[in-house]
Amino acid sequence: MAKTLRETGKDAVATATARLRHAGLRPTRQRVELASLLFKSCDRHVTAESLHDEVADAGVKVSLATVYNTLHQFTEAGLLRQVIVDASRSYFDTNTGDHQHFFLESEGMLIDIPGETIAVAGVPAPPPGLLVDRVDVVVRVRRG
Amino acid sequence: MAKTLRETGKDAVATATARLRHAGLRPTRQRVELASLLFKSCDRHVTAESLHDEVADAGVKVSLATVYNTLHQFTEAGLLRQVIVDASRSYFDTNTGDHQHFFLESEGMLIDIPGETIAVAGVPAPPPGLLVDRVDVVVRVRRG
DNA sequence: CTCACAGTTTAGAATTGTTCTAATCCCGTT
DNA sequence: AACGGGATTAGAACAATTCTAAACTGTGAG
Repeated sequence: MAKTLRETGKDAVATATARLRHAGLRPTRQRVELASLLFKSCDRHVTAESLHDEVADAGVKVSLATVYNTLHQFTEAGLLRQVIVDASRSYFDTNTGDHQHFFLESEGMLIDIPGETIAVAGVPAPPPGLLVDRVDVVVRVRRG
Repeated sequence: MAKTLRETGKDAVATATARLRHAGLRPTRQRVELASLLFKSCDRHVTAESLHDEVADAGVKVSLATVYNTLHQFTEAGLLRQVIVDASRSYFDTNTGDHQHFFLESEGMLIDIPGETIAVAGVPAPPPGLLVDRVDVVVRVRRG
């Protein structure tokens, strides 16, 4: 049986609302709903589609456009991080800290690798006029 | 003035044809044309669109569908490597050896980093049942 | 050298993921 | 309760890519 926010996560709502306010985002019904789902457990990896399905399964109607808007706003606000590993889908990661990923392409599955685990040495200075923004490591894995 | 293959690169054609045969691909006019462009100079990074434009500028008509087909066939044959750095475009790299990339998103520019330059240490064992396929490093840079 | 066929190419339609638009809605303030 | 500007929405629009079915072309057999 699907339950509304009010029935299930009173504190989740409070937390989400606070988080949104803190990020300078108006805590609308949709944003609170999505934030509650995203930040309930940690280290989640979602696509717009998957989150849209999830929120629908929770019995709440949020348009796909809003899911896209929200994912981007959350990302800009530093609440999410976009992970680019697949040419055809965008993933968003609730873990915004320094870390890397395993990626199982066949199933679209991402697994976090803590930031301290992997060390990247020898990154050369970028060409003149360019600054390093971030170093991403993707460990592509397959069944086998 | 646009020139045909026959006028410009006699040996380029021979090389491309041999390379295609060796890869088990029938050396059709289109594939030879594309291979000649791709492998004329080394370390090129193209998108389907850019390669399609380039071949058109060379005065040869190859459909966009064929460019896509060919890029994928070349990739499967190990002649190219697909580089995933941007959510909206696929890049193909003529350098199939072990190496990494700088990526300047604002201009869609990729720059190779030789394989020996960067060392990635501490990659953990993947979860049971999974094997490491490849470790990709993308150094995201920006103007500044 | 020619034929025939399997593999290729092609134009255009279709798909997919994402963004845009313009109308409606609702959060926070008054 | 009313207002105003941001937020949401359905649906159209878009861009990159893939599919489809028909036309074409290397290549090996004869």
